[in-house]
Amino acid sequence: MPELPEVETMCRGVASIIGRKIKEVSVPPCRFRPIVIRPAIAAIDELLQNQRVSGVSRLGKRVVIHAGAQALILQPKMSGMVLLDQPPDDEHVRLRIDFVGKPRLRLLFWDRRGLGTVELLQDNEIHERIVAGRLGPDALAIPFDEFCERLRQTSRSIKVALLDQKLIAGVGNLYASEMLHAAKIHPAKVSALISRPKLKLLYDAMQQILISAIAHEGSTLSDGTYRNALNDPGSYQNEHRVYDRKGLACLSCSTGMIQRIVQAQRSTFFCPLCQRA
DNA sequence: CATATGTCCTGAGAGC
DNA sequence: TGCTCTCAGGACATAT
Repeated sequence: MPELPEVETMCRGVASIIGRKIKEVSVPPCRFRPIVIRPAIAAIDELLQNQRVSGVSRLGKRVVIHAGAQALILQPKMSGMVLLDQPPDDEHVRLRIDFVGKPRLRLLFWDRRGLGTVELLQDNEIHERIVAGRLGPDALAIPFDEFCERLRQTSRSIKVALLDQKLIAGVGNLYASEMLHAAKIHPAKVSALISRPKLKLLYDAMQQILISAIAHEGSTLSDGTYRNALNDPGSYQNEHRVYDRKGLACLSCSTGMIQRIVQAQRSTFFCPLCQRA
């Protein structure tokens, strides 16, 4: 499940496309229902052909490939990955970008579940179409005061609030559980009622965990979904203290047993001793 | 406006 | 063993 660290790893992993000229953008034959691609692939190919990649950036949980005045926005959602060749299999390759020249270079958008999307915009449309009304400040860039201000705006639980990309961009289900455990905050606590000192612990945990997860190239879960750009697994799953550890002893207090609850149709894991209501 | 719920999709794993 | 069923969750559409 690509969240900020996984998407950041994808961006860094394909940095070698910067400076290269695009030969062709295509959709390989695929037996599954096609993913959402806007505009049609022929138009994307036409607009990007012979353009040189000027940069790759992350926008929340999206990968943005800049070329000319265009921005190709890859949204992995649940099971999408951005790779340099070497996909886990060929049948789930949803988009391919071939580059001019040598060494041979090919970027793939691979997505097993097919919920991911591809969208080509003009650079100057990004704010209006992607950011405005949808994305708050990035989790790794937001100042502490604004973090507090935004989390004080909602009566929802802190876990659910952290997943709202309009409040803070980049945090997803896995890292939300991890950072609440690190900050010793109960996931069902009403966001607006959390004290400033507690929010400081959460803010610091968020920075530390996201940065560490990037250093580990993200979390690769048992389903194998999510790998880095070379199709190697990340290693942050070995650092998880609560996620997917239901019934196991808490690694912090060693007494509590990790519980799983469901909030907004998503699993939350926490230690009832470390994270008291 | 804020919040809650349903939906998309495939494959792994559980359960019978 | 082989089948069916449930579940995984990011982001958006729709409902409350």
